[in-house]
Amino acid sequence: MEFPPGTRLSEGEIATRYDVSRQPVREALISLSRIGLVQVLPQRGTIVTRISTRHMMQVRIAREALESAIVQRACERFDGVIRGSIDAILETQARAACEGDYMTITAADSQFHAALATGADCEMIWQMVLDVKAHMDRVRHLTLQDRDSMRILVEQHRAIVDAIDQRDPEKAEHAMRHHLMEILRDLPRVLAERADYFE
Amino acid sequence: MEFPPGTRLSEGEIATRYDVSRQPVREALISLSRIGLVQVLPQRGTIVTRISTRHMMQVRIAREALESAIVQRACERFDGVIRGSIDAILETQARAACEGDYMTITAADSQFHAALATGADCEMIWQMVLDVKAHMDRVRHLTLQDRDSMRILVEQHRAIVDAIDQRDPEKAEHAMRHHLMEILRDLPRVLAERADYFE
DNA sequence: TAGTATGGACTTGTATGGTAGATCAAGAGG
DNA sequence: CCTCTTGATCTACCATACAAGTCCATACTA
Repeated sequence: MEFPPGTRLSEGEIATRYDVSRQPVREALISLSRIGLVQVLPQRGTIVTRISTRHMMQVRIAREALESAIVQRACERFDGVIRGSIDAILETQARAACEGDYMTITAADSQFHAALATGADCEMIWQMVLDVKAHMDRVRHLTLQDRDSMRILVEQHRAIVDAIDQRDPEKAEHAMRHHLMEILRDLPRVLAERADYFE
Repeated sequence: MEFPPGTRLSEGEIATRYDVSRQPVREALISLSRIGLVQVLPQRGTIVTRISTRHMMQVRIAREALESAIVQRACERFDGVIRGSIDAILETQARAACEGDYMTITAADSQFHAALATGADCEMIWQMVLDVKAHMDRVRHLTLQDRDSMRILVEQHRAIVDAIDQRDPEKAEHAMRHHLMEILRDLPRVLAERADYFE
C-alpha cells in the first residue's frame, strides 16, 4: 500500500528511485504481475492493480480451500517442535493486540499461518497461499486498525490451534473458514471509504 | 518434458536456440522458477526441476482443494452457454480416447477443467490451478498412454458434469476428488520406470 | 604423491543504448 | 465545429556489453 492501487508505475522511475538499473526492476514487476498485484500494459505502462470485489471473492475462496486442506492435514500429523513455537507466536500476537501494535500483529499473523503449513508438511501449499494472501493483506491493511478486530483475530487463531490439538478435522476446518470469512465483514466498509482503490 | 527433469539449461544456449536475446529468455525462466518448473541457481546455472513425490503430494492436495471449491461453486451457479460447450469438449475427448490421440485428449482435458472454472465464475482460481497442473501434467505425460486410462478419464469427467447438473455439491466434490486421485495410481509406476526424473 | 594455487571457461546478474508501439496534443483540412 | 493527420513524448521491450561469482582442469609446490 506504499504504492496505492491505481498508481502508475514506471520501470525507469523506480529504477532511479532505488538506484538500480531498469532490468532488475522490470523482472520484479513481472513477478508482481504474475501474482496480480501490478498490471503491465505492453508499451503503455504499469499500474498497481486496483482492488476488485469479484477478484477478492475468488481469492478468499481459494485461500479458504487451501488453508482448510492444510489444517485438515494438520489434524492427521503435526510437527511437535513447530507446535511448541506456535504458542510463542500467539503470545506475542496477544500482547501486540493489547497494545494495538499493527506491525507486530501482522508479522505474527504471517508466522502463525506459515507455522501451520510447515507443521503440517505443506510448505509448497503455503507458497501458493502467500500469493493470494498478498491481495487480502491489502484490504486488511485498511481495516485492521482497531483493537477489537485484533483481539478477535487472536481468538480465532486460538480456536484453530485448539481444534488441531484435539485432532478434530471438521472443527479445525470450520474454525479456519470462519477466520478467513472475517474479510467479508470489512470489504464493504473499505469499498465505501476508499472507492478510489477499487475498480 | 521436451527438456526432461534434471536437464541443465543455460540462458545463453536457449537464447541462441530460439534466436532471441538472453533477456526475454531470462524473464521466462524467472516465471518458470516461480511456478517451480525450473530452479535458478545464482551464478551457477538453471536446471529443470526434478519431480519429487513429496512435492507432487502437496501439489495434488492443493489442486484437489481448489478444484473442489470450483465444482462446489459450480453447483450453486453455472453459466448456461459454457455448460453447452462442455458437451462438445467431452465428445471430442471421447472420440480422441477411442483413437488413442494423446494430444487431443490432453488439450480437451485442459479445456474441460478451464470451462468448469469459467462457468462457475472462478477464472482467478483457474489461474492458480494452472500452475499446479503444470507439475501434474509432467507425470501424466509419462502415464497417459494406454486407451484404458483415457477412457477412465472421460468417464470421470462425465461423472463430474452429471453431479453439477444435479446441483449436488457433495457428489460433485467427491467426483472431482476421485478424478484428481488418479495420479496416485500412476506415480509409483513412473517413479520405478523413470527414477532419473525424480530427485 | 597429496595438497594447493591459478587461470580460463563457464554461469547468472546488472547496466545501458536503441527500437517499436501507444498516447495525446496541436494544427490542417473539410 | 468536427475529423483526421502528424509529430513529440511517453512507455515497455529487446539486444548488447560488462561485471561478478562458480567450477574445473592444469600446473606448481611441499
